[in-house]
Amino acid sequence: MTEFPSADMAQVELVDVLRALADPVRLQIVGMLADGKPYPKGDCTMGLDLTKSTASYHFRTLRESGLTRTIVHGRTHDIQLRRDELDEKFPGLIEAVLREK
Amino acid sequence: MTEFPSADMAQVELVDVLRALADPVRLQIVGMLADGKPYPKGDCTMGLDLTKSTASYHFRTLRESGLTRTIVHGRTHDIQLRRDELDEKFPGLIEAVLREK
DNA sequence: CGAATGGTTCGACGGTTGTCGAACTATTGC
DNA sequence: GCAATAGTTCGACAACCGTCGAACCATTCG
Repeated sequence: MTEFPSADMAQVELVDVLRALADPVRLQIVGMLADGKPYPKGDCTMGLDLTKSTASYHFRTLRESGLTRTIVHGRTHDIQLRRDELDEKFPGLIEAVLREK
Repeated sequence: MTEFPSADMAQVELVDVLRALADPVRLQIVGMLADGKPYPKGDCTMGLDLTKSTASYHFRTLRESGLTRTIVHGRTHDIQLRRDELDEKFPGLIEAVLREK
């Protein structure tokens, strides 16, 4: 079984989180994950006109930056905003970014 | 006299602000401007190992993104974080970004 | 005026980013 | 086992980014 290791939050850098957020597609995806619950990746890209490979690239970017975690569920993957950990490390940041919607 | 027009805050996009913040040099500069007071550009890049042209590039990026305004003072330029306007448009964002220091 | 100071602009450059299609992996269900 | 489904990985590509030096512009000051 393939693994999708989450980034170690202790060494996540603000500038990298900001870079991950600084893209229209990823910002949109993060917006869909606002409530902190896990969603199938397929659902997250509905309405966004992306190829599978491009979507996969953005999911990887989000995960590696520390913004999301991936939960493998059979052949579908759920993705979840790491809300609690992010709020602890960067208080107010996610809330401020999500307010815009 | 050369002009340095500030971006129209009404049409500043969150994603562009995030992009401007998503660079170590610019994040550092913004950190120095935290109190919202104007500072000479020269002071902002002290300690950062940058050429004049690179510094100028980052200042332009910050200004065009809407993060800063430039005030020409003789042959020196003061730069100022547009704190109030940013707080109104993106509540909590700047505070969250600056907390990290 | 002429020299020094503080910045900008331009062109070039290498590295990174976002996108794609094609091939591949893994899991489900018939 | 086999086909379908959900997603990843790889290589290629164009566009963009951050950096630099050189030339330039504007202002102060002797």
